[in-house]
Amino acid sequence: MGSGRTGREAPSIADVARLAGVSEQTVSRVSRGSDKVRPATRDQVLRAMKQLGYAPNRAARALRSGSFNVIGVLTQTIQRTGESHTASGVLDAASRLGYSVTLVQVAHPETDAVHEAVHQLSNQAIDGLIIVQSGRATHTHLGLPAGLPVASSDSALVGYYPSASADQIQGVRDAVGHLLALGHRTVHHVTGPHDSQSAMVRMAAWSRRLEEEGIAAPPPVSGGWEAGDGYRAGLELARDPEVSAVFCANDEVALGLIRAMHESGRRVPQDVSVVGFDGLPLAEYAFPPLTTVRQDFHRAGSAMVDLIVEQLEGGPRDGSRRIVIPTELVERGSTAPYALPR
Amino acid sequence: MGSGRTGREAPSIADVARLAGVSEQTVSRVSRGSDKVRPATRDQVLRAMKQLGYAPNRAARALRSGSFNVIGVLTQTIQRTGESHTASGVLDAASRLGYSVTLVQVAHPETDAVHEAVHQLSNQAIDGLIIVQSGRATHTHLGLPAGLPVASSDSALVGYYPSASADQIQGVRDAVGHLLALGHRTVHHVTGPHDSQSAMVRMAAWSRRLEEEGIAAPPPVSGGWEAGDGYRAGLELARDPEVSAVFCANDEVALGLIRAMHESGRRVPQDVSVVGFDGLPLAEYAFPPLTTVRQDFHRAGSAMVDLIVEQLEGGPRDGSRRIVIPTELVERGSTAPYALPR
DNA sequence: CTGAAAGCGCTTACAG
DNA sequence: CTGAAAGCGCTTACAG
Repeated sequence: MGSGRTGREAPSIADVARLAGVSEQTVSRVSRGSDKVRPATRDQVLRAMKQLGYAPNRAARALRSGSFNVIGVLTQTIQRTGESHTASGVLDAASRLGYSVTLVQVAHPETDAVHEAVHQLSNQAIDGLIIVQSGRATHTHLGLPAGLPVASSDSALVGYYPSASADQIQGVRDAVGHLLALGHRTVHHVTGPHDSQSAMVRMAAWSRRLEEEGIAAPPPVSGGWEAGDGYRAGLELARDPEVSAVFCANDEVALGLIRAMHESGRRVPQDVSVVGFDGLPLAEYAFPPLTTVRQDFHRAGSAMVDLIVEQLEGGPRDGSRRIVIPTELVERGSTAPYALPR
Repeated sequence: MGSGRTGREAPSIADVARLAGVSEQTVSRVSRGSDKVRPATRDQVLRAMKQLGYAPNRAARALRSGSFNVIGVLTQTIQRTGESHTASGVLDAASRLGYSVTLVQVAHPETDAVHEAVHQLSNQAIDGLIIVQSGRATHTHLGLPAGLPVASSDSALVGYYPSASADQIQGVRDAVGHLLALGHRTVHHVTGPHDSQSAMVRMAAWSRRLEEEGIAAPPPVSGGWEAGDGYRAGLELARDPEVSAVFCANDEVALGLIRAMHESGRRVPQDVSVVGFDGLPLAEYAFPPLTTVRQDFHRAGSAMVDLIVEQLEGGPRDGSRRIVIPTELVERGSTAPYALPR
């Protein structure tokens, strides 16, 4: 597989040592930026490095030291907003700390596929693993090597590994509470996919919040994560004149639902109020601008890097270590006070 | 930086050799899946590997063989649709071919930042580099090591390295042609950012297409890549009753512009037809559904992996090697025949 | 088809 | 503060 790079031979630590007139040992010390090296010696070495264009061979370093300075990231599809924004946070934080990031995408992470991907990743090639989304793969499917630092933002894995994720329950409570405060008698819900733990958490929080108010939750409408799912659900809900407020599993669904409402002649927000979840940048420019619960994916990503580093330094490795990131209700034009059906 | 992984010692090739009763050499052969090994011997080795949970140490392999089986990917922000979809294509193709992917994000890739990122990446840590977006960094800023296989999808780099990217010019021609065919007397344009080569290509193709028809291009409106840019441009264009058709630099801009039109009391598509570019999934569920030019980012990503492999096998390394990916005009509800201003 | 020897470029103890 | 020696786990010629 590939014949390697042709062209100039990379200078080695020996070349630098020779040019600087010191031992390889000393070059190594300077290269790691550590320890006590006499300033004059250090300058000499630095100059030699620069002149030769020296850069340490990462393979050799990893082989010897046992640490790669690489963090692995497991996603389901980087194409999805939440995952790409989270990955972006991982990337930024990792690079700030001098880690490289190896990204893996496993579209259908049921069993074997994830297992193999993780196995491949963890072959002494990463110092820690961040699981952004593990799909249907559970804790046991993953079969992670013992001793590998792990951090996760997938709801299904919270409790098994250190985690950093949005306070979804509070977010949902805010969304439903907002609609109730506007005078709506009840709030309908379009769910995410049934095999998503996160979708289930949102659904449960929605019905619980209604029950606290003494309202029996209406039957939820099955959706998904995509606009098309929201559109189909919207066509269905538009037929029921009693529907005045809908909380959607995410923004894409909300946007699809709004279009279905428009097409069905139900005005948003005059006839139907709609709230999304996630806080997509585009949602602000929807028509009408979407009221939603913003979650800070980027921050979750960088927090997971911190969790990995924490473990590398001897910190806790179990699921009790949780970073919960607050969500924010963003009130925009898609919600309005309840008005009697026309 | 990190004390390495604690816990079980990973089995080495020597452990497998001992258990299987063969030489390390033979284990290596089986592990690489290559060469001639007697089936019985292979089975024995495979069984020992499985029993021990052996996986080759990638650092050692890389150090010895000089090839990492890693492809580096340079992006500006993985949060953006085009970049994340392209990265997804890279990831899928790379994993199919047994390569890992190291992703780097350089938000402001003017000069030093990219240079350093690339330098860090290319320290014998990657077998090839894929440049999805290099921002304002030019060919010379990058300072890539000679001999490193490179592939790019950034318009600013096409011609310098082997490239895979959408046929933007044809896409723009189709978009403008579509509006003209609907009877519009002219087509206005909201541009992307001025420092984007790709935005400039789209603008040039738009004005050229109009000129072919003997129409003098109206002054373009400065935009960006985001919905907010389109919104501001839309507010401006809505004031001019002569504006009946707008081609936007991308879908986000088009969506923002449509909202501005709605708010200004100009109906889309009855009063103003709008066309976007890219083919975001969400655009299909906009109100009205957005007519756009779809480009296949995922395919560009996987094509770039092919270009890297091609170079690793001795293929061409210069900018004359180009893979041009066709675009597709998707006609939806945001465009309609020209009607005289009300 | 299989094996014994050398070495990839570093870092890790261990001296001084 | 600096250096000489050993070895991380593989693969690459070279034999047989």
